[in-house]
Amino acid sequence: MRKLREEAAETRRRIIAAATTEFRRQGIAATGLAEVMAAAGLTHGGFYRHFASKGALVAEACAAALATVTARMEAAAASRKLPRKRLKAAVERYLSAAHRDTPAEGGPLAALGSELARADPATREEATAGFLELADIIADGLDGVRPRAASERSLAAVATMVGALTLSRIVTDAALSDAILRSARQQILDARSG
Amino acid sequence: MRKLREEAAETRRRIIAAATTEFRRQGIAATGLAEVMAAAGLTHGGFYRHFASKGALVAEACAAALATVTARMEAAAASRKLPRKRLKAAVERYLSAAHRDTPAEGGPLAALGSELARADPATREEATAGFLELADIIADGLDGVRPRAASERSLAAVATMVGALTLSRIVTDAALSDAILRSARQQILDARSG
DNA sequence: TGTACATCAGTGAACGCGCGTTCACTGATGTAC
DNA sequence: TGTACATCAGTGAACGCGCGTTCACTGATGTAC
Repeated sequence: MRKLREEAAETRRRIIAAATTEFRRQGIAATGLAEVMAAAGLTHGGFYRHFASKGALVAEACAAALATVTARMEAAAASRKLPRKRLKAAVERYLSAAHRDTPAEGGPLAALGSELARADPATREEATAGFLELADIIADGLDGVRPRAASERSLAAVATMVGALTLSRIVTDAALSDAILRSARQQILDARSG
Repeated sequence: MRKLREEAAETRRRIIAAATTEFRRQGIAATGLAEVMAAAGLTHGGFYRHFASKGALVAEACAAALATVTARMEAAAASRKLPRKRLKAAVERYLSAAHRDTPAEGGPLAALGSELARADPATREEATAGFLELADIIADGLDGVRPRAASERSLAAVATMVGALTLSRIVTDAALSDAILRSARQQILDARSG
């Protein structure tokens, strides 16, 4: 039952989409390929027609998830004109309760961070590229700071965002979880033109 | 071949010690109990004489690793008298290349962060307690800030530390990895009395 | 345009393997008399 | 203090299960003539 070439390409996209969700929801190691394939509406046997290994899927899923999140952040930033308002919109979107509560649709650096540190080079390279894109979006909002300094500072800002989102999901106290997000937003936005 | 009661307690400690290392080195899901037991010099069958489940071991290992790291941070802070020097010593110790390069001996929030967000409540409660201890150490070094504000700010500072350490391990570019740590140190230390 | 054959996306069974957990067994330690 | 028995830490085999990966097979699509 061979499929149309374009249908096959669509299937491939569906597998990646299912993987981005399942990996972020349960973690990479804890998610089986059969589970991903089932989420894509397929049986597990067909997986290797599309990917060389689980690792290859991880790399593509990571890239796809990062692309979605950076696009979302850019969209949030683009809704404002002033650089500092752009920064505020992007940061508040990332460090929101909604983002915290929907890890399966959110940033993979926070949802998969500690697993990405142990992933294969291809995956880590995708993660690195995505991280740098996020940093650029933040750097663009740091007005009153020379470009070189803005780039440097944006690294810490993204680290704060990723760390805060991760910790807000670990912590068992809801008020503390909110406080972590609030404190992180404040730290980034207060330092923006210092 | 029953052992002395104190020997059994020592065995239990050895299992936890092995688990703290193996979990941080390979991740929780990717580490088998047989592996942990072998690292402790035992066979896997005896595991359930000491713990009710893998989850129970995870909680204890997480607590043990956090206790070690907070003690280390406190020791670093205690080496100085002035609050801001204490803060500097602790932060520089955490955000060091040495810490980045030895995840198996370092902070579990960075080494296991995204997995801890999905761990059972007991583990997350241990992680929460450890996080708050770290935050207290940082808050103590924020002089010129009222206690309430210092507590609030310390949350973002720890988020920055955890995020930066995690990202510095993901990134494939060594210079960028160093830059992340440097930028994070700067952000925390510059804001200390702002 | 029509026919014959090669391609290959997807299925479902199977591969060997390691997982968390259980269990019968061992023998030295702890305990009761 | 000495003896008889219960306890239980640790071993190693086994449980059912799901893992990543492979493979023979299917049948519709693509291609060559």
